[in-house]
Amino acid sequence: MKLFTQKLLQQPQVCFDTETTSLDPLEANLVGLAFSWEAHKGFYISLPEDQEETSEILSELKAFFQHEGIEKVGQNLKYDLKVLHRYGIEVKGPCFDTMLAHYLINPDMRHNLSVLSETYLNYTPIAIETLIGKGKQKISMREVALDQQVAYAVEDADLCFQLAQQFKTELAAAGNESLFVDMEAPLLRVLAGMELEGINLDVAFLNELSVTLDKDILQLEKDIYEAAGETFNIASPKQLGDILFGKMQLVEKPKKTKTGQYSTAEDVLSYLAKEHKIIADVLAYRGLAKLKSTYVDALPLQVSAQTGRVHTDYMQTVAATGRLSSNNPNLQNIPIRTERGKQIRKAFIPRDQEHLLLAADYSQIELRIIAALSEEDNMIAAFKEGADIHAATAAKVFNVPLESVSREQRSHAKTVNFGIIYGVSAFGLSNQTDLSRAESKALIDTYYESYPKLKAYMNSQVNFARENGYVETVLGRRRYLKDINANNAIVRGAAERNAVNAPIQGSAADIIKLAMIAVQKALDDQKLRTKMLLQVHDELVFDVYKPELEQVKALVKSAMENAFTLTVPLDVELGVGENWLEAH
DNA sequence: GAAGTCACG
DNA sequence: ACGTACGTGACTTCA
Repeated sequence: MKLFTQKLLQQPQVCFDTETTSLDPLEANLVGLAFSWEAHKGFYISLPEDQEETSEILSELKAFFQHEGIEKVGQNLKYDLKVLHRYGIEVKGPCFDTMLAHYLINPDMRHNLSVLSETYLNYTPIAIETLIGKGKQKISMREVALDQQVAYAVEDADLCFQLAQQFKTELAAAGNESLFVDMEAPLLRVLAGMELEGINLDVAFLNELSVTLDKDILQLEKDIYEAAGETFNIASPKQLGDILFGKMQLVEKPKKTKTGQYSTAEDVLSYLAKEHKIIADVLAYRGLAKLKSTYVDALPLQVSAQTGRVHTDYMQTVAATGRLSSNNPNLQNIPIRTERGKQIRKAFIPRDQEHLLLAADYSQIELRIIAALSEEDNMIAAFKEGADIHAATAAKVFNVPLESVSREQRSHAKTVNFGIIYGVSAFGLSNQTDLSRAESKALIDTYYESYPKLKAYMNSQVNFARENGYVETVLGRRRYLKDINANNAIVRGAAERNAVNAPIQGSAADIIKLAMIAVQKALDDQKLRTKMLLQVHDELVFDVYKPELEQVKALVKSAMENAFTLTVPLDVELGVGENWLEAH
């Protein structure tokens, strides 16, 4: 063991891979460790079931894992870091994660090791199912014969090591080394820390909510069955459509889905809700049922038995634009828009009486980015003055003084401002507002006349994509758009909207990622007890140790606003409270 | 496992 | 004349 560690310490770069008993890092026990630092070669250390013995063996490897000078190569290193953390090992030194590297090389592809091996090494690795089976028959890696463990684990480490060499070349070719080294790789550690920390959930409060929701759901159910003249499954779109549009014939020409069913989607039903009480009831039922099943009843089941807290898993290689995603549970789509939904936010609370939740939101970051990138002076000026951007837009497009902009005008301007980022059409806008197609078209035309450089910028992005096959963010994160020159106008249109949207959404993602790294560094440097817990695209949430509140507020605001310099200032709004709703 | 729906930014 | 706003994840139904 000593000799092996000595050997490891002589390498500039080592790939390692953990074999464990669970995909959940908080539950996973180590079964073995594979290493490779030379193509086609590797080693496997089998670890005993006795956790104390395993810890002793690991302590012999600490010098390697904690060595700042040795690059650690791996596939999805966030997982391995989290597992090793539970054994008291903090992995140090640069991380080269092949999954992350490939995400930068081509974000729209998949990034699992078998796909990567097949694509880049022309080799299909042993599938894990051949060892542990799948579904009900699945066994633990611990029960797999040692020779099979070795073959599988060493192969993975070897392939990963080989892929790393290729990906370094590819990253350099695209000019994405810094994006990897200075952003995605450091972020992996930040995310691991946030996930291990988890957030406190008021389960008793959610259980009370569940009871009151249930009462209201049952009442709505009763009313719906009465109006329908029969009982049926309201949650079945098929049955619901047959009742509303087949049996009751509430409209003459019901909209259908692509499979020929009656559509019962929200935007279809909400048109009819005023005329038919049953439809209003169905919408209310759906809303409450969604809250109950997806959040109120599901979240308490996600509280870890190990920590008593909720630990999401941030996916760093899923969203094609560079955003994170969150799952098991998804903490990036907790309700906030409706009154009933807001109640759920109250269940996210500080870790104890000595802490408060702090929420820090970028204000209008995507609009600021499009203003800066397009160099649209009218919009830039509005942001520099700290104006209400939607009101300022309304004043321009409706040609009225700022102070006489009506609520309705502001609301329409807001819809267009958001729509622009997505590449809205007159049809889309008229669907989102009470405006007709013609009114929508006029509004969009006036919008571009008011902000002429915006339109020029959007065209330039499409042209760039046509010529280069990709678009990029402020930090050079690429998204390839293979359909940008397609003959099919629908397919091409979608690619053109992506050409505009991806750099905007992706640049916002770049900026908050830089901010997260800066904030974490500041928290570490200043040796604070405050923890960063959540990221929701343009928002960060913290468990703040009360005595640190003023220091942390200043630090977070400054780190976020200065994460990246645009020709438009970035603005961060802070909120503090006894729960996530209050912190908004 | 696909389809439909709906929660968020 | 065409179809129609970007990016996600989770739940339920149903074949």
